[in-house]
Amino acid sequence: MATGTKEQILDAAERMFAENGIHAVSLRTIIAEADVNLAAVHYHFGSKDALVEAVFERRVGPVNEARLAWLDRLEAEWDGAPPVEEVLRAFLTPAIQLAMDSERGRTFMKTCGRFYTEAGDHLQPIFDRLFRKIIERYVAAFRKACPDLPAAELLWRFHFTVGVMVHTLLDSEKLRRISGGACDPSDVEAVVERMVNFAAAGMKTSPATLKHKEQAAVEPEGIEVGVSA
Amino acid sequence: MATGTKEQILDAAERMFAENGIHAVSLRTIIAEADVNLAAVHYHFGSKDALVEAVFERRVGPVNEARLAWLDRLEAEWDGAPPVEEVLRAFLTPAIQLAMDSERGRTFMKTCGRFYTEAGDHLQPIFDRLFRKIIERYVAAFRKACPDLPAAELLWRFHFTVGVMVHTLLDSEKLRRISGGACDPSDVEAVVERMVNFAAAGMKTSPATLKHKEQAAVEPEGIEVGVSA
DNA sequence: GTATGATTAAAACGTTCGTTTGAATTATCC
DNA sequence: GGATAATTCAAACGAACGTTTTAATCATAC
Repeated sequence: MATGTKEQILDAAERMFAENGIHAVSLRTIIAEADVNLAAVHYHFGSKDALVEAVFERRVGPVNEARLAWLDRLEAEWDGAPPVEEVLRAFLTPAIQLAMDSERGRTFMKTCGRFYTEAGDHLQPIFDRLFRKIIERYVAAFRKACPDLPAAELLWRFHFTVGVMVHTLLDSEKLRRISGGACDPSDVEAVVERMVNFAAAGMKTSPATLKHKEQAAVEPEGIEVGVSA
Repeated sequence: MATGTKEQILDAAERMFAENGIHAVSLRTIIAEADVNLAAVHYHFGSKDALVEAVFERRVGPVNEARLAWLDRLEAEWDGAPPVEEVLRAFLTPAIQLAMDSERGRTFMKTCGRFYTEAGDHLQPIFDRLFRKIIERYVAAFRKACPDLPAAELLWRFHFTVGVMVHTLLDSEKLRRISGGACDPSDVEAVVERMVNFAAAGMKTSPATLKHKEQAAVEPEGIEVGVSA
């Protein structure tokens, strides 16, 4: 399960964060779960904040690398412009797949959702660093897959898709309860396909014609994505 | 701004929760913001947990009543089976509309998102009580709007839609930053239309044919929704 | 085996937390 | 206007927090 003290702490913290949220978990709870000494946390990480970062980075790095590699493969295969379903699958699968292998993965995805919503000021730069390239590459890929979509509309839909993903990662047990067991969040492959199906339809639908103002306020083209600046 | 001590506390708590999360905010921070005495919290509410509940219930009650009333109107108008776009609009608008009137509304929607993701064990029964009827009624409405959809698939898509909503309420400022200002989360009417557009497409698309197991495991019809039991 | 550096252990640090207390203040009613 | 209740206040409570310190233990090389 755990080779060294450092990994023991990371594992325990990951587990506790997922269950109770970040701010709600104390170091003493973590070290009790990890069966190590309290001072070991500060010896290995320096502070609780640094531990939080370490927990996050340990798993999110590989996921995002997988996302980029998958997109590379896709663009090679589809001559630079893979269809939106494929792009969605490439984006969603690595994150959800982490939830597949062992229960530890599923635990972390909940932790990841915690980070995403609980993230205070100090996690913001880390987020930017870890997701900058992902956003850049995938926005570009979605652009090519949906060339007729206004730039702002496309970003909104990407945003919605992230919402679908985050909420599914974070709160699908509630769905299991509500459905009386008919919806099974642990069948990851099926969940991904449902999400791809749902999001692809949303991505491909023609933009709503707002029957009032604002329509003109959103430039139909040439909007800089910002993250690339 | 504030008539009595009780409302002052509720307002301040709502504001602080939205900005920093629930667990991260102390009573002393709240009472400083509210400019009242520390003991007033326990005098008026009894405990911090009870205050958290009060903050939540004060606004979520009216929103859900509006959702039900809207659905009533729709079903009267459409002979019991309004189209999916209308159902989505009825579900999404009251929540998002709260974000429209004054900045206080927008503040609470972030708080609401916090509740939704940070909610510990003790908030669960409150959630169930407040959302039971909403889920019942809207699932039934979606059923009628999408009669060809397998029951489990429909619940998943409802779940995805909630994810779109929650994420939009909670984290749209990030989108504004990423888009360099091109995406404006404060134009609520436009945001709702985008969400309705996106979610309706996802709702209406034909179910993905999973090219492996599990397809048969999900009963196509007659699945009890659980919450109604 | 002994010296050296890495790691762990136990204890205490000062701070802040949610909560409680008891007196002071304010409002309400006869 | 004095009695009674409702509300506010300042102060303190014990507990738990993140962090630091100091000593003990362990591994590794000479």
